[in-house]
Amino acid sequence: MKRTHHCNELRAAHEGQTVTLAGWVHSRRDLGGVIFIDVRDREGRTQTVFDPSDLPADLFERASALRSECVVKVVGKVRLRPEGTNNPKIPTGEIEVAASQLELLNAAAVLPFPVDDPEVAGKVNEELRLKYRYLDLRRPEMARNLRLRSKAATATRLFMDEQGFLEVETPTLFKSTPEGAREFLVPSRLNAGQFYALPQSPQQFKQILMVAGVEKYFQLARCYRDEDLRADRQPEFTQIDIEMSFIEREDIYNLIEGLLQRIWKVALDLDIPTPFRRLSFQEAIDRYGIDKPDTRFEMELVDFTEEFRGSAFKVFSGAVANHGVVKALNAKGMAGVTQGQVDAMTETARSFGAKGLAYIKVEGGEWKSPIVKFFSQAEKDALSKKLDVEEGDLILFAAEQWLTACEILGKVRLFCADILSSQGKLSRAANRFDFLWVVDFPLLSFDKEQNRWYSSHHPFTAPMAEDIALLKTDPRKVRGQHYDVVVNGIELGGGSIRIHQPDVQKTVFEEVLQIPPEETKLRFGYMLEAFRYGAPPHGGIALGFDRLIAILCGTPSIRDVIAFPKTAKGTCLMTESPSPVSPKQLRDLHVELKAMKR
RNA sequence: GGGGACGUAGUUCAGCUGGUUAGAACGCAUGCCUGUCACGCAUGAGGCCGCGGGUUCGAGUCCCGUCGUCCCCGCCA
Repeated sequence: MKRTHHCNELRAAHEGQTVTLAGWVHSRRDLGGVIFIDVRDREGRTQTVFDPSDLPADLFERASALRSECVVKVVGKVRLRPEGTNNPKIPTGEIEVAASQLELLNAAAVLPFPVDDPEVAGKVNEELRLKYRYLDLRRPEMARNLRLRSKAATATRLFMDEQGFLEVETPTLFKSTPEGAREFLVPSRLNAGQFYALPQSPQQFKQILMVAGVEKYFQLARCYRDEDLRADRQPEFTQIDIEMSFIEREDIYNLIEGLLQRIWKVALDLDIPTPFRRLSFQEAIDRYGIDKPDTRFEMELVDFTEEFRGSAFKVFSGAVANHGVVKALNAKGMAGVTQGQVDAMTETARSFGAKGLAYIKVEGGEWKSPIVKFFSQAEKDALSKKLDVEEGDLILFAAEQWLTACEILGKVRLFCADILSSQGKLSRAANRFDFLWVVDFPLLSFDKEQNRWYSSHHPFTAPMAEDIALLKTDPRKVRGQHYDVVVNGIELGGGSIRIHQPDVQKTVFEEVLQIPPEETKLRFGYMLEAFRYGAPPHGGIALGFDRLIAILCGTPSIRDVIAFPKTAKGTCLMTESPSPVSPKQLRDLHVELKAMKR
């Protein structure tokens, strides 16, 4: 080994020992007579001292020539720092290493951006950080993220093993299944004109593994989706993918609660309470206006449909007459809202098809609003009571069809929470994690444009047993055995109990989703075939691993927890991929390029 | 596919209503400095103002286009 200790290891107890450290020159303080070099490695940093009075001249010369991020090996004796020169900011701050030997393992050119100062480095343009990712990852903040990710992955594997799961790898060269997300295609050299697709998830393989009798499967699976990127979406990402046989929904809830509890304990030393609360889809929408509610704060949606059924304010009573609802929320302490903020909220409402956004500011003991003059005393009393209206409040309304009204106010609720947070009027503590299950999703949604039903989750999701009969008569009412796990308003993952009866699956494909039998056979034939030979009842879930790590690390972007992420246009700035390929490569793959627009 | 923000020194930014030689801090180079840890002090180098076009006597600044990064909508069964 080139070193005896790492750079976060030496303490007062090591005094007098001769040690060898290796690492990067984190910072150098040349006082003319004496030089301090902080040597940094993965674990931390240690101050080394070069004192000319007991060093050969050439060694001192070489020490003074060192610059930031040179790689060095330093041999020296550990000693306590002189009285009053301890550095309480670092764990090795009580000691220093009096250097007697110095070896420059590798010089470093002047850096494109600083890695030693978290203040500055944290603000550096992300473009530059991605281009020089290896420098970015040297920063302690990024190194910590990588370490946390590794810990969480290991905790997952240990836990799943303890629970009797087998980690099984599935192919990444898969078959194109033109459902759902757009796929990345891989041309086959050996089969001219044919293509593999990279899997959006191992969904079908994991169900087949249940037919194969694996019973308990898991995998940290790489998945690929050729869709537009976001802060929380990359074209390749990792899922904790799980499938189990002979289970019910409760078994999944139990398992995942245990897994998340373990991960949070190992990664953050936090004990998260279980079981998680359960919220039906209906209730989530009704109270929070979204199927992944942030329940760290209240500001719930309140229904006023009955109160305004006969209102003189036609916008409200008209909406009710049209089978809609009137909902409101109270943004406490937001009466001082700016016109710009109101405009932004109104724009949100409009994007959902609303004509506008009604509101009341409660200021100076008055209800300030263009609509309040239409309200009866009874209506005002009802608002006051059910919304607990006080001085300084802002009341916002939506009068639309139920789902639309709820979704509008759901967006407005989050918008208001952000504003109140920035004003310090609402706290969402960094170490608070509100986990919950959202359940009883509708199995199907209706596509107005294509005039057909499609699966809310995926076509293998089992209907609730008591709703199977409704499949052919009233599809809208069929609830799926689907569940999402949500934390702090972020969808962490979701899954379902699957259909294991071939006849029910056939009904869903052919009669509900209206997929022609020959197409079903082409796409899912092997799966339906497999299910004929004794498929156990089964179900599973997938958790977004990158998102999970981002939550643990407290960062909004999963790029911060992926070693080498892609930009919003799906490129890698370090390797400059994607890139053109040679004509020969294309010929081998039987691929011809169309002339590119110039 | 659509909307928005940004692009000036190696880095982070300032640059007013279009007007002389484009500034600051940090970094870098050189020198001084024996207890610093954001070391200090002095001197200095460093700019295709993303790129292309236009308006103008004159453009970092205004207009159009384009490229890149980020955020959002659509999309993500």
